[in-house]
Formats: sequence, structure tokens, C-alpha cells
Amino acid sequence: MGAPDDGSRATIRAVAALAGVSPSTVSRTLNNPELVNAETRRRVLDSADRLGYQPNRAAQSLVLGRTMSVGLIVPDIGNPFFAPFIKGVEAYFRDKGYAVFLADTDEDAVTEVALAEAMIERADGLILCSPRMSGTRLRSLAAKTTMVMANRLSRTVPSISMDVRPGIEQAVSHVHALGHRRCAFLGGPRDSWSNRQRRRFLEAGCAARGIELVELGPYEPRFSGGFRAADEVLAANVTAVFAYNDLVALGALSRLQARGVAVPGEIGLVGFDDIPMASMVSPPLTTIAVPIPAVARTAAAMLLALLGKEAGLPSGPAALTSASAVSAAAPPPPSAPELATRLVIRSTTGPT
Amino acid sequence: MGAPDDGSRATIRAVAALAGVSPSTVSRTLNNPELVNAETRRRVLDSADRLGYQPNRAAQSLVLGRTMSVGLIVPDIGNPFFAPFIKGVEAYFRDKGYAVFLADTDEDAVTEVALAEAMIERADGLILCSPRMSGTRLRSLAAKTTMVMANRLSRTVPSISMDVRPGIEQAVSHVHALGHRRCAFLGGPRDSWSNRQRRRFLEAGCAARGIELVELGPYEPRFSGGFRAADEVLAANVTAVFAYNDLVALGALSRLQARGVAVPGEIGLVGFDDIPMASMVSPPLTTIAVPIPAVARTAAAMLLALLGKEAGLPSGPAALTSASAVSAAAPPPPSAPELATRLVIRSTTGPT
DNA sequence: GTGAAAGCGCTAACAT
DNA sequence: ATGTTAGCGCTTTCAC
Repeated sequence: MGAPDDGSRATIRAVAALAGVSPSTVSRTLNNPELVNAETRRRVLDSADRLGYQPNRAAQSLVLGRTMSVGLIVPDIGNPFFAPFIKGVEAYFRDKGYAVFLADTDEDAVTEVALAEAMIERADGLILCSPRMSGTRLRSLAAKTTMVMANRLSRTVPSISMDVRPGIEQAVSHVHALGHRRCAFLGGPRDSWSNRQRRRFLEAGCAARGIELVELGPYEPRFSGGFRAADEVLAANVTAVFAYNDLVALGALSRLQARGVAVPGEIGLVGFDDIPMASMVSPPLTTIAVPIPAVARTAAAMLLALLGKEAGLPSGPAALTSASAVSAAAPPPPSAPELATRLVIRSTTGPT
Repeated sequence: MGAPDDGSRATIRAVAALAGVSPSTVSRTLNNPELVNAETRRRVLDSADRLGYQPNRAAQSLVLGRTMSVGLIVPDIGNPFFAPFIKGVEAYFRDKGYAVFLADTDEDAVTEVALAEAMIERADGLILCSPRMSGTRLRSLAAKTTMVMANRLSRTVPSISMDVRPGIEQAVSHVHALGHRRCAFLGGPRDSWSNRQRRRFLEAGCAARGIELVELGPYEPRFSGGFRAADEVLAANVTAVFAYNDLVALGALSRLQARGVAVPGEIGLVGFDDIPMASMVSPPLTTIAVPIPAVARTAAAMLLALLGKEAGLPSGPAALTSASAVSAAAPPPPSAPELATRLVIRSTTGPT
């Protein structure tokens, strides 16, 4: 519709004037249409789009105390693991009328804190995806804003993570069934929460089945890390390998093949994440698929619920949601079935 | 650093009161420190961080007329091609004190327009990366906000794109030197600007060297598209193939190998983009590398310049602004050397 | 059902 | 060098 061709955007007063009403009526028409007479409403609406009127967000934010935007901080946009997460969060919030600020920490904890602080000023809430910062900093941030953490669990900060257990159980069971009795774990970053978690369950699963597990690494969680890992695997005298993630697995696979080692013939290989590339290499990678879109949606929903609660929502539908989110500060239920990881068997695992 | 432990954030008046000055002095201290007495400044700064004061962004935006944030719209966050772009834009703007809104259109032109409209309300400017919408819509958007388009050129909208020519020239020359005389182009989406551009230069390069070029497709610009393409390549009786992008090339490679066709022995293969995966497969893909980070930085710098120009205008802001924006639309120099594509020779090309 | 008035928190003339 | 004043554009009591 006809925006004023000069650059100035129409204000609520202009609309009011054109419609012959007061600014308050225009505001009501837009925000609480039921409070205004049908005929008046029509006139207002008409004038509004005649002028191409768009409420000024800054003014709204100032008076309402919320910006209708949230911040999302990830360690590395380029990491295929995070893309679906970003996508999921963005799609969820867009749908609810929120815009999403995105920032990339380059895997650096200090940058991460700085970015979070900066976003607090502009967004109503924050989602920290796989945060690298210390628990202390995390808590301090959480005290300053509404925040949800994904892929890392905490008792003090609302958080959500996938359930790695089923996938790992399935993988260990699978490898065991194939006859492997001595395996390696290609560890990721030492201080990484998810690395610790993956290792723990892996150890438990192997122990339970009498599989000997040797831990190698830590390796950079990249293709190059797997490259290096491959040579150490060969020296470790194992028949199967669990990698910290697919990138490492893929790197190892590549190097193994280059060295003439048959996969899965001589060495079986299991990845983690199921990034798109996992199914595109040859042989396609057996891996533990993680439900990132579900994690993303859950995190987003959690944040939205918290925002609603903060805004003083009367105990409506949101009350329950946010309750569960806050109790998420207590042992969050990673038991939700849609958050379960699962083994995807492709072609890098076979009989020993 | 004691933030008030209750939820309310300190205002400028609180700081002023604590420091025993007026709000304006606080504002000055923060925005034009040189205008205020050193001793006063000290007191103000002190009170400010005593209270953990952070200026309210919404209030600033309202009075200054700018939000210090920009919007970035991409077709698909998950596409490895776009990740470095997003990263580049975000890093650039973060550095300048801007925050970046990100949205993903899912390759849909309608969504794209809607998202852009939504962002106009919240951001000072917009970067459209590889926009799918029509030129008309593009122009209409550009009239409403400060905007820069990347990976697509336009005379009427400020835009920036890499220079595909050198890379393609090198590729054709390389393939020609290897003895190939009949090649195929695996086309991407028919109406895609970059597809048309790539094809055009490819045709020219081949024609100039007496290489016969058959165009296949269009294919989905994904791994799966290349899969399908491979079979058609085999039927086309060519010895080398240029793919619309790496994903297609990789898909084709995979399928070719599955069918027992030797690459580069029987068929040579050249990709486009040089996504990370290109160097990770085996054999590693020969491909035309595109300078996405440079494109991203350039686009960002362009937008920032336009924003600055708009803000710095002496009189009637709007009229001149759009004029200058349009003038920025005059032939953008894709000749900048850092925007040049270049051939990366790996192992999917060899003598015929 | 509608208007008038009072700010939200900040910056920027304009005094002083 | 600092304080006073007047809004930025909107929402929201509070009257009518």
C-alpha cells in the first residue's frame, strides 16, 4: 500500500489525524481491536495502510519493556552440527513474532561472555547453544536475563539437552553384537560438557558388556582431528572406534582409507551427530543421530515460556510450560522421547 | 560491579543521582566524554558501574532513530555455502557495535519478502544474501530501507557479487589442457541468477577454446541432485563435467563411483564453491573457490557505509539518502581482486 | 467507545 | 562544564 514516498515513516498521530480519531484509538485498534467500535476500527485500519503505517518498534519496546527479540549464541555457525539448531530456533521464534539475533563465538569462552552481555541489552532473552563458559559465568549471566542453555545441563540454569544414552547404548550393543571386544573412544575437547557426557555413557555401556574401551585424544573436534586420531587408532590395536563426533569420524575414515585400512573390514567406525556429510561419504558412516531440531524447538519453547512468565502472564497455558522450564533448573527430563539419540547403522560397521 | 539485585535495571537518573549530577551529564560522559570535566567524569563512570548501568537500547533507538542492528536474510542456513557468509557479516558488524538479526527463507521467495518486511521494522539496514525474489520486489524493498544485496547484481539496488569469471576461465583452461573436448554443465535452478551467470561464462570459455559444452539439468542444487545428474552424464558421452556447485559435484562423484566409473580416469569433475566437504572426500574435489568471506565483508562494509551516509545527512534525511543508495547501485566493481574466484585443483580432474 | 495526559529512558539543543 | 527543557513514538491509566 502507499507508503509516503518521502523517507519519513508515518507515525501513529498521522494515522489518527487521517482517521479523525486520537492516537489512543489507533493504538487500541491495533492492539485491542475488540475495544473499539467496528466502524471506527475500519476507518483506522484503512488510514493505517493508506499510510503504510508500521508501529515504531523502538517506541513500543520502550514503553512495553520488551523488544520482541531474542539472542542466540553458538560456538560456530560453520559447524554443520549447529545449522539445524539455528534454523530451528529462528523458525520457532519467527512464528511467535520474535526476531532472532545471532552471534558466533568462534568457540571462545571469553567472546561468548562478551557477546552474551551485549545481547542482554537488546534482547528479551538468550539461548546459549553448547556454551563453553564456566558454570560461574553462566550463573552470573542467568541472573541478569532470561536465559536457556542448550546441549549442556545445569541445576541452576534452565537447560535442555538431548538424551545421549539410548543412542550410545544402541551403538555399543551393535558393536558388541558384531563381535568387537576392544574399542577406542576418540575424545573431543577435554573440558567439553558433551565430551564428558558421551564418554561417561560409552564407558558404562562398554563396561556392562565386557568391552574394553581405550580412550584416545583429546582431538580437535574437526576433520583434521580425526586425521590425527586415525594413526593413533592403528597403534591402539582395537577393532572398532567411537568418535566424539562425525567430523572426527570422517577425518579418521579418510585417513584410514588413505593408509589402506579397510573400513569396516579391519576397523569399525561409529560417529556422533549424523551431520549431512555422514551419509554422503563412502562408505556411509554409521553414527548416532542427535535430534537437534527437537532440541532447538524445546529450547526455544522453554525460553518463550520463561519470557511469558516474566511478563506476568496469568496462569494460562504458559504457566505449566514455564513451570517445567524452571524446574528444568532441577533435573531436567532428558527423558522426553523426542530428545532421544538413536543409532543409524550405515556401512562403517561390520563383523569383526 | 554490583547490579541491583532486584530485577530492575538502573536508569540514567539513578546514576545521575548517585553521582550528584544531572542525567545529561551522565549521557555526555558516556557519549562525549571530552565534553565533561575529568573529575566529574570519574564520579559518573564510577557510579555507573557501581549500579551496573547499561543504557536502555530501546530508549536510545527511539531518540536517535537507529537501532544499531541490521538484518541478514539467507536462503538456507544449513547450506555450507552460506555459513561463512553469515559468519563474515556477523563478525564485521559486531565489531562496529551492531547486532545482526538472522533469518532463513528456506529458499522461498515469498517467505523472503515477508521476512525482509519484518526486519525493516527492527533493523537499520538489510543484507539480502542470494535473494530469490523478483527484481520488482527487490526494488520495492530497497525503497523502504537501506539495503545491500549479495551474490546477485542489480543496477537499481546496491549489490555485490564475486567475480566468477577468473575461476571459470581457469577451470576451462585447465580442463582443456588436460585434453577434454566435450564437457557437460550440470545446471542449477533455472531461474537462479548465479546459475545463469556461471553458465554464461562457462559457455563463453568453452566456446573460446573449442570445447563442446552440453548443458544438463536443471538439478536441485544438492547432493541428491548430483546423484541424478551422474546417470545423465554417463549417457551424454562427455569426458569432463562442470557442476553448478560442490554439492551437485559431490553427489555426482558419489554416484559415479558407485557405478564403477573412475574419477578422474573416465570422467573429470569440477565443482563450484569449495565448501569444506570438497576437500574431505576422496578423491578430493577440484573446484572453483569463491571468496565468500570477502563478499560478506564487502557487503557488510557497503551497508555500513550507506547507513553512515544516511545518518550523516545535513538536511531532509530521506530524499538524499535514497538517492545515494541508488547511486551506490551504479556498476559495482566486481573487479576487486579479493572478490575473484579461482580454481583449486585437487584430484577429480586428470588427463583424458 | 474515545480522548487527554502522563510517561517509558534517553539525547540534544538551549540556556547558564 | 553542567543543568533545564523538550521531545523521540508509543501505550495506558484515567476521565468523560
